Amino acid sequence: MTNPASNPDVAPPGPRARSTRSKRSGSQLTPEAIIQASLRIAARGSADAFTVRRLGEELGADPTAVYRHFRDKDELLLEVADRTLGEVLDSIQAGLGWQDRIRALADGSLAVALKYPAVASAMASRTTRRANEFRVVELILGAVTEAGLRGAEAAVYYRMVGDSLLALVGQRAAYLLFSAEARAADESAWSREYRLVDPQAFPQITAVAEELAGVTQDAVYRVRVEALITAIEARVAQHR
Amino acid sequence: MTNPASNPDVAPPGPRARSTRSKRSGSQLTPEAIIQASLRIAARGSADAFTVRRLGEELGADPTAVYRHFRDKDELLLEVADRTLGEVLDSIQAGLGWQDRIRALADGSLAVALKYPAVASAMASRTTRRANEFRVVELILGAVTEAGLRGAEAAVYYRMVGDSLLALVGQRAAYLLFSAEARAADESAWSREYRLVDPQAFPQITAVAEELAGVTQDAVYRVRVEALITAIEARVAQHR
DNA sequence: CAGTGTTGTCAACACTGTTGCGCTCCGGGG
DNA sequence: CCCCGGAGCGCAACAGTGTTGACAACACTG
Repeated sequence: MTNPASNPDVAPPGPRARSTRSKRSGSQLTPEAIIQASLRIAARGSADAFTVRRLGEELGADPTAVYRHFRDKDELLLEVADRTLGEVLDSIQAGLGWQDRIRALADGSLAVALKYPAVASAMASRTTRRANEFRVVELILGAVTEAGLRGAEAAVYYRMVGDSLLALVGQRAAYLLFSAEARAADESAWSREYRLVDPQAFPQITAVAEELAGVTQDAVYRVRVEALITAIEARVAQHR
Repeated sequence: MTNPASNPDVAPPGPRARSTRSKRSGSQLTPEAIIQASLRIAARGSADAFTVRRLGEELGADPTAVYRHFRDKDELLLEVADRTLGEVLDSIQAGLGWQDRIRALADGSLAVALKYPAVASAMASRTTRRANEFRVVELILGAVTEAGLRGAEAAVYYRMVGDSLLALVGQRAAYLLFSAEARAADESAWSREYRLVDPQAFPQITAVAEELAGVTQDAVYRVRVEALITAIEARVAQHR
């Protein structure tokens, strides 16, 4: 009744001659394969990259088959995010002082977040509660402890660093996911509209309109990371 | 395209354009009414509160009627977000030092974000490019200038404060939108799973497991806000 | 060999934002 | 005065999203 063959064959995995036959021998779909496919499509960078149906395409299987291995998309997302956390941890070399460990964590997180923007954006307000997250917690706690904080204070400052880094890289990832025109509108805000503002009502903006246009995301990123370190140092110094 | 009424005129709610009356006699749908309805349903707090269809319900009209007044949902969202920014600004009293102005901005932003979580969560990585946002920029720029930063440095530190506050408040709002079970799983991570971790592999976590469970969101919030102020102070001190 | 549980497929459901068609009704030009 | 052009709105529908239940084919176990 409703149009049959509603799929104009965007990318069907070939005629069904193979479909019934390909079920052979155990399961060709494993949690690991699904996670790897998720990472691949998340690395493509487009905003709508990480959908269940696209995941099915990437796997060459029916999209709903994923639900045989993960309760829902959120559980898969957490697992995938934990893998990306692993990538971050692997990029951090040993033997660094606590400040450089935090810097390395931030740099690695940013790099991975820009590599898998769909994942990083979705995780900006989440915790994975999985293996690699514990390693990150251990890393940050070690840093603040080495800096000189103890007990409850170490716990609070760990959260400050962790939450701030998550938010920071999440923002950058979300920005990357914006459509081209949305990003252009954003750029124009900084580079054009601030120069056209009423000097009477907005003297501060007028005074630095030129410099506002010249601010780069990297400069903001660096200042935000250093702010975390400075906050720890200031708290430690206050103890003496 | 660009609405001429969007120029940064400090327009009180009194619409001088009586010409809107000439459209129709009966009680009609006006942009203002739509924005107010959006604020009402956003204040209900549930995650799926702010949908076009619910907005139609709230207005007692067909959902698609909204599209006669706003190009799409995103444009409406930006307008609504600008209203909430207005609420934040109105909550800041005059005559404060620059540190307290930033604290007041943070406190006001948090309060409003928790009042309209759906809006704050959606705006965590956005800019409105509307009237009230310019006022916020002016406020932060005034603070960092009063602190002693000039030119490009003032611009970068404004972005640091603005982006950080947006992210901070957005995280809190997003947490509020989580389902009850998702939040419970999150709580249990901090309060239970950290005590069950392997002491050999995670000595730092084991050492402060108890304190990790006791960290409150408010404590983290305060530390994060103070970190912004400390970062500015440290940069200023470095200048001498 | 029969039975049982796993795993992929398919159709369908409940949502979301959004668009095109048609109706109604007001305001202004003749 | 009338007509008519257009704006505001309702309705149906479309292309998406995540997710579920029924069914079929396979592997493994008794």
